[in-house]
Amino acid sequence: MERKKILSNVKNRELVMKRRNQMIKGAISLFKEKGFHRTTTREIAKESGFSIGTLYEYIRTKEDVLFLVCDSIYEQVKQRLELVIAKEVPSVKMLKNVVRAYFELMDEMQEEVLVMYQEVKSLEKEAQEYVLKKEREMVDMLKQVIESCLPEHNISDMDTELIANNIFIQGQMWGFRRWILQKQFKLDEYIDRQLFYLMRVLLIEE
Amino acid sequence: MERKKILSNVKNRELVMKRRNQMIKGAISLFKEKGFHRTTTREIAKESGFSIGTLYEYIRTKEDVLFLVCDSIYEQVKQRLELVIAKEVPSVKMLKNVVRAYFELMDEMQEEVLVMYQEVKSLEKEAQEYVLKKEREMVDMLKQVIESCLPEHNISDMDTELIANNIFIQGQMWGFRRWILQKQFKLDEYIDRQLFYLMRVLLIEE
Amino acid sequence: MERKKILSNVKNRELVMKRRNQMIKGAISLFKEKGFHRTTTREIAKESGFSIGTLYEYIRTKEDVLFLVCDSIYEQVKQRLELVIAKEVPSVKMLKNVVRAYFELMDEMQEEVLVMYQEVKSLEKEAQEYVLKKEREMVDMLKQVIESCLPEHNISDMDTELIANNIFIQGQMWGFRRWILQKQFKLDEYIDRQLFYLMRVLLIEE
Amino acid sequence: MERKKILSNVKNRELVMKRRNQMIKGAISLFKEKGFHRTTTREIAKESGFSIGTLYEYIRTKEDVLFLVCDSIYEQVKQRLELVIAKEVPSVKMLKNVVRAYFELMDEMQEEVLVMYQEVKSLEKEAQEYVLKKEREMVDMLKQVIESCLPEHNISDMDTELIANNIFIQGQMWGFRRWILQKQFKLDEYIDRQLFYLMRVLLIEE
DNA sequence: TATGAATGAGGGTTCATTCAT
DNA sequence: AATGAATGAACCCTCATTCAT
Repeated sequence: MERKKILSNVKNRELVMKRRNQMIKGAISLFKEKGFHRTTTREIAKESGFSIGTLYEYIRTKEDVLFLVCDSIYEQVKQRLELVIAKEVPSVKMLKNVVRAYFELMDEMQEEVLVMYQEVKSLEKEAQEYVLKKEREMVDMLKQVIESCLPEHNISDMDTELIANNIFIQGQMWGFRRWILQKQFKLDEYIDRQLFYLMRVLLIEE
Repeated sequence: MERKKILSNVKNRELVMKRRNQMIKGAISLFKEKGFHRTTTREIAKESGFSIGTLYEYIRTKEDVLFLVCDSIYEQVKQRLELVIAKEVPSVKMLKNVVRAYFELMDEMQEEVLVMYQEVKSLEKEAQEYVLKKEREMVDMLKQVIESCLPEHNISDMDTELIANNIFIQGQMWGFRRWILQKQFKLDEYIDRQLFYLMRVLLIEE
Repeated sequence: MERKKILSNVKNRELVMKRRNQMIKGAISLFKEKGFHRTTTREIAKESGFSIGTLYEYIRTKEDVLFLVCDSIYEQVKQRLELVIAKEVPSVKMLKNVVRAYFELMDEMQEEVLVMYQEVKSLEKEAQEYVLKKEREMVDMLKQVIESCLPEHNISDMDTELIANNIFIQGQMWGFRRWILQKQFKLDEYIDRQLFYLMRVLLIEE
Repeated sequence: MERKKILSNVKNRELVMKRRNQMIKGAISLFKEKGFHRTTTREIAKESGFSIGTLYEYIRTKEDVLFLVCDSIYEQVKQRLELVIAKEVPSVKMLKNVVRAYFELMDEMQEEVLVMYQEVKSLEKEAQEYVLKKEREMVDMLKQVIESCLPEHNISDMDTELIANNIFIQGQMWGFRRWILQKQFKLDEYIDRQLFYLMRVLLIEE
């Protein structure tokens, strides 16, 4: 997928990458704490380790930072998930492992995911659509895993889509609604029970 | 549950109620359009039909408006749900009706729910907890419906909790992730398929 | 001529007039000293006697101030000139008196005129055109004075236009190029000699 | 006349000249378009074909660029005018030719002259005076042309000064007030009529 | 109780200038 | 001699909140 380009005054590509990563790291930590709107560009610059002037050498607007953050989060999640998928051959076991890995990932990155969920709507249309596409990609990954792991399933495409979506948001929910869920479940319990019911939904007996 | 008190300079209780309802209505319409942070108090006052000075006679800070809005939204959802529950006697049919009603409600109020989800984090701690409690109440309502409709079920309390949570967020997801879901499903299809799988999860045959 | 409207948050028309006059006065004094670009909005506010916030209750952008200033200057010049014209009946004597009055006015307002000349180009297109129209009006006033004072002249319209323009800029030049002219001429001398040659140009013998 | 020195880090005199000419060319083109204040040093560097760092090897401040530009413009005008003067022997015809050439020059360079007029005030005192002296020189050239072409005139020195000044600004006015004048006159018409009245002023019959 | 003018801290962004390479 | 990344003071403007009427 075409990566949306954020313009930078600085020419040196490697430096841009380096500085932007500093920026993303700093920004995430601040957004976690106080959200996008309450974080100032000056704070982002400081947390990233450079001056406000330097910050603006690498982005055009504050929103660019948010976009960079969102993009980076999705990219990380996606890569991590692809890694898990690549490691195994399709099977029910693999399906369970992928889902488990996804849930664990969501636990690890719950802060980041939270940030994204709260702030995407602050992005301008184009950037928002780009991020949405990323999300679409992830649901598609889950969908394909289901399909390839259950080759003889007779689940309609629409239902696969629905189930993939359900898994997707159940994962996000873990972090997103942690105040409720994490009071009552440990991560493992949560995963186990969700997997248990997923098997039921997919009519897989064990 | 104790209602969190928002202080007002005006003594006349009825007037306070009236003005605040104007305010909530105006604010929701603005928050839908541009979010909490991008909406100014002046705009809220204007949309509500009174001056900025008057606005501040009925609230202390801009955040109070957000709280009032969140509170009002949950209250509406809760009341509407209670209405449906009150109409029937417990049974599988009732369970399905309640879930269906909940999904339909989420469809109707998707903008409002969206607003809430994006902005709760902007509330101060205490207000946030209050809203969270409201959410807890709603999950509990679903939980109780499941329990009362399936008196002989052998689902553990934890699992009931999990399933109630899943239903809860599947409803919100409909509005929250509309860009993905509403491209592929009509509301009825979505409800039907979710109900279909819910029955599987609950081991109810039809 | 339609007056270009500068929007204000404040409704009270009289107050708007009053505050804007404060603003114009403060701004002119600053623009004289350091020019438009080197003057900050905070300085304008302070010099006008109110806070930066208040300043922005009466204008939308810094450029609005410049426009207000330009508009005010032209308006003053125009009114003063009209006063002189209204006082007499058309005749060569009147023509000379009007030109003299115009030159004296330019002397009095040389700072203001200087400001205008240096900064009009900073105005946005629309505002610039408005100011240009004002200038056009003033040249037309001079033109009409020439025509009405010399009823039997056989000067073509184009030539009248040219002569009016020449008078117009000779007036501005007095202030605009004061470093050169005011070293060598006293105001009265300057006026006398310019009038002397104007008579020659118009073939008026005395 | 002593040329005001702008300091440069670079020692090689030829290189300094070359780079500064690049700079002047680039800067004029930018100043024409957006004025001095709205043009950034980065833009000047880019338009001149070198980096911002290099720009600052040849000047001390942004204002230096403006000075260089003003100086260059006057120098060009002066040289061009001297060329015309050198070509002929003093006579009424020469006077007319010089004035005509000056007006044509002002037409050609109207953008540049406009730039100068708007921005000289942004120069610091010393630089401003230097530029003013240049102007003085040009008026003196016109004055001398009048005197040498009309050897038996009985025009006082002061009046010659006045007339030279009038010619000078009538030329600038052509570009400076082009919105008004160039709507009504073609260049040739303008020159012809101004010359016609100049002859009258000088009591020259033809 | 209602109004709306006044306030000023603080936000995002720019850009002339420097300096290590 | 040339480069361009880094800097941060300073700019314009917004907006939640107050308070005199």
